[in-house]
Amino acid sequence: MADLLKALGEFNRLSLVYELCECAKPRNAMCLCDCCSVDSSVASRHLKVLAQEGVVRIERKGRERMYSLNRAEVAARLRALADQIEG
Amino acid sequence: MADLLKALGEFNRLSLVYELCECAKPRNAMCLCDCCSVDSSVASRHLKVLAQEGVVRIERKGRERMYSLNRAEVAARLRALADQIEG
DNA sequence: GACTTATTTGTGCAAATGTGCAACTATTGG
DNA sequence: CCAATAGTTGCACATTTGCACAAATAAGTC
Repeated sequence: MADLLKALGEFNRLSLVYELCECAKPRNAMCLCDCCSVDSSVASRHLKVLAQEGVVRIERKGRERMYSLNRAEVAARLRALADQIEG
Repeated sequence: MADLLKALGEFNRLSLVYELCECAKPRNAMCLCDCCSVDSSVASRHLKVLAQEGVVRIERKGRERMYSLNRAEVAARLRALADQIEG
């Protein structure tokens, strides 16, 4: 759980998540890269971290990689923590 | 929000939160220090971070400081994020 | 195959972070 | 006042982290 929170607890990574929140369809890395003003290599690494924690899902589409949010799963994990904390 | 997640996204800090989850009554720092096996100074710093993010509340009791979890507030913030992510 | 585009990876660096120890500051109790 | 206890802070150190740039990989297009 700490790893998930750490993944979400970085400003640019959370920005990527918020950006994906607004997208009904998967987005490629170049598009996502624009929302946080960092190099594409940096966005790539951030997205990799998010993928490792199951926050985003990657779908290969030719030479592009389309990212989308694992909405239900992430929401469920956050709610589980909230429930545990509320006791 | 990123700051809250960052505060929770560190192993020992999350351990402190879990420990406080189990406590019906406020606990002092020495007691909490035992749950994660670190120096008392480290626990002090972690608790300070958690307090700054509103995760825990401090109550002075003589020479001790009693910590308790802001259960409702933290749970609400996590659920708000979950709602936003689920869209 | 050569070229273009999208993305990842290697590298180096500066800043942030977690840690333990020792010294310091309360605050209580004798 | 003095000793003991609880907690904080300064310091040094090791590790991690985020970043940019350049090079490498991958895949479509001509």
